[in-house]
Amino acid sequence: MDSPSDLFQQQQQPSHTAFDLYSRSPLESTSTGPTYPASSPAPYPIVSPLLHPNSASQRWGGYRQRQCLFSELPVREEAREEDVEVLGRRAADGASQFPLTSLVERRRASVSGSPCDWSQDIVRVKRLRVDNILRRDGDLGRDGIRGRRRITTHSTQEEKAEGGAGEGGEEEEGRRKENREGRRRQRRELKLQLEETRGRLMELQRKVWRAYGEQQLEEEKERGGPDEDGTMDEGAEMFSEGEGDDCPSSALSPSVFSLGRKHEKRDSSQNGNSEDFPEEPTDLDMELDGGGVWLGCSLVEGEWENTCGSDKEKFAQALKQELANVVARVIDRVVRLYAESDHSTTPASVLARETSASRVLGPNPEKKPRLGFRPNDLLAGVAHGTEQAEALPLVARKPQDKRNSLNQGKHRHPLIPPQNPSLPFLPQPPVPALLPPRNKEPFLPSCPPNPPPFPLPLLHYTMQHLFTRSLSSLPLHKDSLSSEPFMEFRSHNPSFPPLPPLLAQLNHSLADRGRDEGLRVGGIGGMDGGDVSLYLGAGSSQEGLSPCHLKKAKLMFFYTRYPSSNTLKTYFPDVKFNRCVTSQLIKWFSNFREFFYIQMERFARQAAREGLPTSRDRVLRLSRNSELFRILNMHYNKSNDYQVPDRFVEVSELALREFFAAIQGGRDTDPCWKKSIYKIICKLDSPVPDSFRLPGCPMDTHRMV
DNA sequence: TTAGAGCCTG
DNA sequence: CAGGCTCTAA
Repeated sequence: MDSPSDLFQQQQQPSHTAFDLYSRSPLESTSTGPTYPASSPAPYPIVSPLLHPNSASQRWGGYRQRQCLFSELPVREEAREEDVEVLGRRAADGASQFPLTSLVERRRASVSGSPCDWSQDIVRVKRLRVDNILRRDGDLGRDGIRGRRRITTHSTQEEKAEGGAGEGGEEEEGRRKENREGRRRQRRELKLQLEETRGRLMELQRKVWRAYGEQQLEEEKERGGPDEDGTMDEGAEMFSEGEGDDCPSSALSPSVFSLGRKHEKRDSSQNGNSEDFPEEPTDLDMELDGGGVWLGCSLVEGEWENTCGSDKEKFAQALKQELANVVARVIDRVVRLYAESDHSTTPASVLARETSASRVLGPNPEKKPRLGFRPNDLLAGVAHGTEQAEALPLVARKPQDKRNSLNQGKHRHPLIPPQNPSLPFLPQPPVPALLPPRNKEPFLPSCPPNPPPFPLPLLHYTMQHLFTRSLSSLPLHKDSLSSEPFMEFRSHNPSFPPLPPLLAQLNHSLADRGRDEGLRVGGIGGMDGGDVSLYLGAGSSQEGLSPCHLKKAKLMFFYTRYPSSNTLKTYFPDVKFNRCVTSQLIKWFSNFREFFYIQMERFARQAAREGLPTSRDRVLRLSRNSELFRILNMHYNKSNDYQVPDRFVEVSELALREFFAAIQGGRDTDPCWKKSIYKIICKLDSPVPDSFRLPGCPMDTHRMV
């Protein structure tokens, strides 16, 4: 099998009309040549080929041909058959020195009906192809070269010509044809996938636009925007507008759609307007140093097949990221539209929600203490005022009286309260944010001060928020919707109204999937790859764990105390797992457990020491007002921007009782006395909310809705 | 042999 | 929180 890039070789089909947004003329592929004028487009974002099958073919094809990313290779002299028309002419006429416009003119001339030129071109092309074939035959068998064997869609004419020229033997010819067929099949398959993805994206855009496009359209008209001819794709318009201002950190995204826009202009220029190509270089000129090239995507002459597996992986990651960028841009745009529209038109429902949100939130909710801790409330029904002074040092202190024999309380509590075994799992739709802190942003959650190890487009942030908001507005776990909302609106801009209708549209499939899979714990591959890459690609994969990951792990501890490594992989999609990283994550949870059990034991001992209230039905309770709860919350949820799920409180309470019972029963003299408790606790893991599947730190989103 | 839990220590 | 260690189960 050759490279996937072969799948994109089918060009010069008019199919791209269905995706006018991204349409490009095949001619633009020539822009990858080395001697083009300043008007030639800069390297393309990876997603652009994805969004445009034809251009994709060209650029992917080009991408795969260079043997190495940065090296100058002679492959250029091998005419790519996909561009054989242009290249052929270029080679024959020395057209590589021609400026692009010149090429355009020539092409136009030939198209416009100079059969002479055209047939001459064909002859040159044929000659070129023969040369290529001969050259390739010498190279057969070499892996790296195999990649350059570009078998593409030929016109019948070309094939005939090739058949005539390649008289090296029928056998070889047959083999070639077989190969060609196989590749075509693959190509078709991949193309289908590609189009499916693209279709999804387009659908997304359309939905977005349908929701907010009308208004935007009006605004555009008022401004005398570029929509006069009505040909501008709405989505393109939406994306291209403000491309430079709202995504400063995204080196890629801004151009993804602006390209589409510019290309439209080019198309129109080819269609008769002798409008010049935009002179300004596109803003994709990323430096080609280091891995940047993957993102900069200088897909010049094709390196795909000659890149090693890890590079392909990188490329895939970059693809994912870029795709996420695209989606992010859509959503970002929507947000802006929404925000704008919010000022002008405030639907009653939105207003109502807004006011209610404001009521909950208050004018400055940022540091409003959510939990009313009362100092003396160490444990409801257990704690006493004397604990307050002890509280702080106790957090770090380890229990010293392990072998303490306790006061001879005969109180044996039911280990599991009746409601416990069937504790409903409560949904927790937090907001992920794998981004540097941007606390000035209205609805950005707090995040550890350490930025992720690599820059992420800011839009991811928005995207993640939006998706999470959307998730949170949907019943991920139907059964638990009626339970108390354990998210409070906090630390988010109250004036930012919810986006349920739009996001329900945007995210419907994701939410559905998420809802279904929320009940499956620890499984990988819940979401199908396409969507995962679309939604989770934001963070891409990174080696090593960031403070954000630590925070996320701590929040995950609220749900699972004993996550399997598969679970970890599922919920840290932005982490490139290796043995070390997995061990570290497991170690983290081990440490979390250690802390947890230490606290449980400590407070159980304290309760045992001080005695429970005499009332028979008073059991050891762990209230949210208790000191123990505060300590746990402080440890696992330091910034307190995530409401501790009830389930965790219940599990903690159970653990506390278990410790208490063991201590009361004097079982703690057994060196292994904790093991039975561990056994119980490890069975009480809950499914981790779907929102944790997204990269970044999950945040409380009920507070935002 | 390896992965993971738990304990201890810094 | 990480590292080192032991122990255990697969």
